[in-house]
Amino acid sequence: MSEQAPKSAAEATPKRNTWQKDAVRHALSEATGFVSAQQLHSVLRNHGSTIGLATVYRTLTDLIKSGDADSLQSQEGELLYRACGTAHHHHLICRVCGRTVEIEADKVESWAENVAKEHGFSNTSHTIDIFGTCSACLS
Amino acid sequence: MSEQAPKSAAEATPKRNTWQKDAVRHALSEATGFVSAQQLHSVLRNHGSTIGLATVYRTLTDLIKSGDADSLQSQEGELLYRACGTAHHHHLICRVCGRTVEIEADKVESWAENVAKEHGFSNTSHTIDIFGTCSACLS
DNA sequence: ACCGTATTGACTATCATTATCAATAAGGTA
DNA sequence: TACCTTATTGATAATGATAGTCAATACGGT
Repeated sequence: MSEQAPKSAAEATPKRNTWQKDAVRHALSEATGFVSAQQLHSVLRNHGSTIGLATVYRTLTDLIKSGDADSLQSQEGELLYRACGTAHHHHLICRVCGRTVEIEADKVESWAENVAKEHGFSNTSHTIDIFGTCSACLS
Repeated sequence: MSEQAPKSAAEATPKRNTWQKDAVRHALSEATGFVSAQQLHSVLRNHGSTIGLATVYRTLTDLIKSGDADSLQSQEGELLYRACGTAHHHHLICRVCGRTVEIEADKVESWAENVAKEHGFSNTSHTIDIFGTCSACLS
């Protein structure tokens, strides 16, 4: 509630590099589509890592904050993560096999922005995800 | 694991009417915007009802299944419910005060459908929600 | 009024995620 | 290189939302 250290710019957390963070980053980038924190943890353990579950969660949260990862909630309420470039995009997800297709949706992007503006909302963000059954899983 | 009663058509649950179900339905329709199951339960209790939490969850789940209510997940992962007419629509939600505006989005509706089709997905559904800060909460 | 059973409610179980805290190690310094 | 400060880790407990259990209750047809 008071002015303390005049932290220069957005520099407040003197991060350290650890093999754990690299491991999570790497495992996430290897994964295809979205993975849950628990899945990532299992995978890492199966590969011989001794990383802790809490650390996986922590690292994932950091990656989201830094914009290096993307997350969405599965319909069962589980949080799913995905390594992510810088571009903002959405996903088309197969309900059966989990296959994910990235969608670029400039139109919808601006539509969302406009709708919000029309109603006097600012500082907007949105959630757009499409679920369906992919052709391979249809049979 | 075996064939038992050959339940005729989709008629398997001979619902009964109880004051509890009415209470939930009513409380839900009174609520403005989205409410969580726990909130509804509190409200009902505060109004003197002795309804159980489990019953609130059960009724809400039934309302969703029967299409009489709508649900979405808050960004904290909590499920929020809302009494809902038949029309499919989306929401613009104020991050600060929770005010909700219904959006009709035919364009986006069909866009989602098309994108899915283009990628060979069928039986699609989607999640589209816009979050922002409403004008009243801006100051 | 009576009876069969769907429904209730208190409680427990589950499951994902977060908080706790002592032990460890990253990385700057003498 | 040895040392020291403290960010980070990991095992585990805590939390919080939701689902399951089961005996007691009450709906609704007779």
